[in-house]
Amino acid sequence: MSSKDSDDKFLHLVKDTLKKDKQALVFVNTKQRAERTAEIIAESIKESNEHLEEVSAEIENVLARPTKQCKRLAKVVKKGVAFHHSGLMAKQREIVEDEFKKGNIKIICCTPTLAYGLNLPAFRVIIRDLKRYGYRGYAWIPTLEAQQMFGRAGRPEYDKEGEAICIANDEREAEEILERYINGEPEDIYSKLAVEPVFRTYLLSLISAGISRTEEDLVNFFSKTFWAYQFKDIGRIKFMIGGMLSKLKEWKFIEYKSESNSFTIAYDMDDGGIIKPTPLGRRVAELYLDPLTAHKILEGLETEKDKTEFSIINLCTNTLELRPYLRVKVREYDEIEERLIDFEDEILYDIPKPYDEEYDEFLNSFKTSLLFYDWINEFDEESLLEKYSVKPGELRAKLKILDWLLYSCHELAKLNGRKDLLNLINKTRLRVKYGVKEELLDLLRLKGIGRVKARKMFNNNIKTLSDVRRISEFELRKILGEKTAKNIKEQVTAKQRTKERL
DNA sequence: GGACGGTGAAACTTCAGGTTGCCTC
DNA sequence: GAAGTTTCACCGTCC
Repeated sequence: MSSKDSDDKFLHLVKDTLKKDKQALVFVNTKQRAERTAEIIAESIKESNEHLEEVSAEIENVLARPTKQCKRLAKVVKKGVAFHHSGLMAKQREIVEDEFKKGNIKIICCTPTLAYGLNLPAFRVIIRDLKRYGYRGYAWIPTLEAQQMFGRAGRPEYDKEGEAICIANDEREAEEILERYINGEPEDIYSKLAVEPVFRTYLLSLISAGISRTEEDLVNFFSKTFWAYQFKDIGRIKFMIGGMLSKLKEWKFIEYKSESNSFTIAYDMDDGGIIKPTPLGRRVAELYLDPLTAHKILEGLETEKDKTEFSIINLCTNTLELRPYLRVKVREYDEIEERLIDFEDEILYDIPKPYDEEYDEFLNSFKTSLLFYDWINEFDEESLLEKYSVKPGELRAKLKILDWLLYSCHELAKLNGRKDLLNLINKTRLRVKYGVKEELLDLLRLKGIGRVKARKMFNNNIKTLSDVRRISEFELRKILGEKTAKNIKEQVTAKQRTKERL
C-alpha cells in the first residue's frame, strides 16, 4: 500500500466514524504529526456550527497574544477536530477534553498523552503510528502502551462495544502487529524505587518524617517494597542504603546521634545509633526536592562569585527536576557556545570541559537557562517559542517547575544563613513568574495585568501604582481598553482605601 | 561578464510524556 | 522511518 493509499484509507475510516455519528481518538507519534493529521481531517470537513465557533474563539484567546499553535488549534476546532499534546496550554487541553466528552469535538489527534491517566473514552481508537523514535532509534512502541491505547475504545455509558484499529502499511507489518500487540504479552513492570534520585528522596523523607530512625529500620522498610521483592538481593540493598546515608550526612541533611545500638552499620562504621534529620534536611524533604539538587543549589550559593539573576536561574536549571532540557541543535552549537563565553562568570559551578561526557548535556541545560533569561527580559513570546522551538504549554510547564525550584532556593538560602541573597532570589522568582524586567514588577501587583499589558502601560509613562491613580480612566481606556481600565482603576482606589484605614 | 533570483534535488535534522513538591510576595 | 528544513548546484534573466 502506498502512503497516499494509506492516507486515503485512514481518512475514509475517520469519515466513517463521523457518518456513524461516533467519536474517535487518533494516536500518532509526534506533536507535529498530531497537528498535521488534525488539519488534514479538518480540511475534509465543510460544516461548522455556532457552538464550535465559540469554542474556537475561546481556544484562540487563551493567551494575551495568540501564538501560531493557538491559531492552528482554533482553526481545526471549528470543524469539530482537535489535536492534543503536551505543548498545548493547560486551559486549551481542558477545553478540548471537555468538548470531546460533551460530544462536540468528534476527533482528537494526539500523542500518547491521552492514553494515560485521563479517562477519555471514544467509540473508535485509531492507532496510526505503532513505531516511534526513542532511545533505541525508530522502534515499535511497548505492548503495554499500545494496549493502554486500545483500552480507550468503547464508552461504557454510550456504546455496547468499541473498536481499536491499528494501521499497517503492508501485509508483513499487519502480521507483526497481530503478533506483538494482539497476541503479545505486555512487558513486565519494574519498580522505580531503584532509580537513584527517587531512592535518595525516599530515604531522606523516611528519616525526616521519623518513620525510620536507624539503619535497621530503613533496611526493614525497603525490604518490604516491591523493589526488594523484584530485586531479591537484600545484601546489596543494605549496601546501597549505607552508601546513600553517608552522602546525605556529607551533605548535612542528616546526622547520627551516637547512642548505644547493637545494630552494626554496614557502610560507615564510625557512626552508629539514631539517625536524625538536620533542619536543612527536614526542609529538603518537605520541599520534595531531590537531595542532590538541594546540595548542588546550596553549594552554588556558597561560591565566592558575584551572583546575578542569571546565576540563580542557571543554578536552578542545572538540576534533574528541569529535565529534559531543551536540546542544542547542530546548527545552534556555535552560537550557544559563544553565549556561554558571555555568561561564564555568572555560572556558579564547574563547567564541564568540551571533551567531557557531560558537556553536551550541560550545554542543553545552559540553553534552557537562556530561554528563561530571554523570558525575563521580555522577549516576545511568539519569537521566543520560535527561537527555542518550544511550544507554549511546554514553556509554561518548565516555568512552573523553575518557580518551585526558585522558591526552594529561597528557603535553602534562608536556612543556610544567606540572608544577603534572599532579595535577589525573590526578585528573580517574581521576574520568572511574570516574564518581565524589574521595572514592571510594581504594575504587576494589579490583577488582570500581565507582561504584555504592563509593558504597554510602562511605555505610555504609567510606571507605578500612583501613576495609575493619577491618570484618568478615560486616558487609561485608550491604552488598555474599557474593561481592564475600569478594573484596575477600581483596584487602585480599593488599595488606597485599605491604606487609609490603616 | 556578473549579479540576482527561482527551482528542485540532495543532504541533513529531528522526533512522547511526566504527579506532586511550596506559598500568595 | 518520515516529514520538515537547509543547502547547493544549476539555469535563465536582466543590467
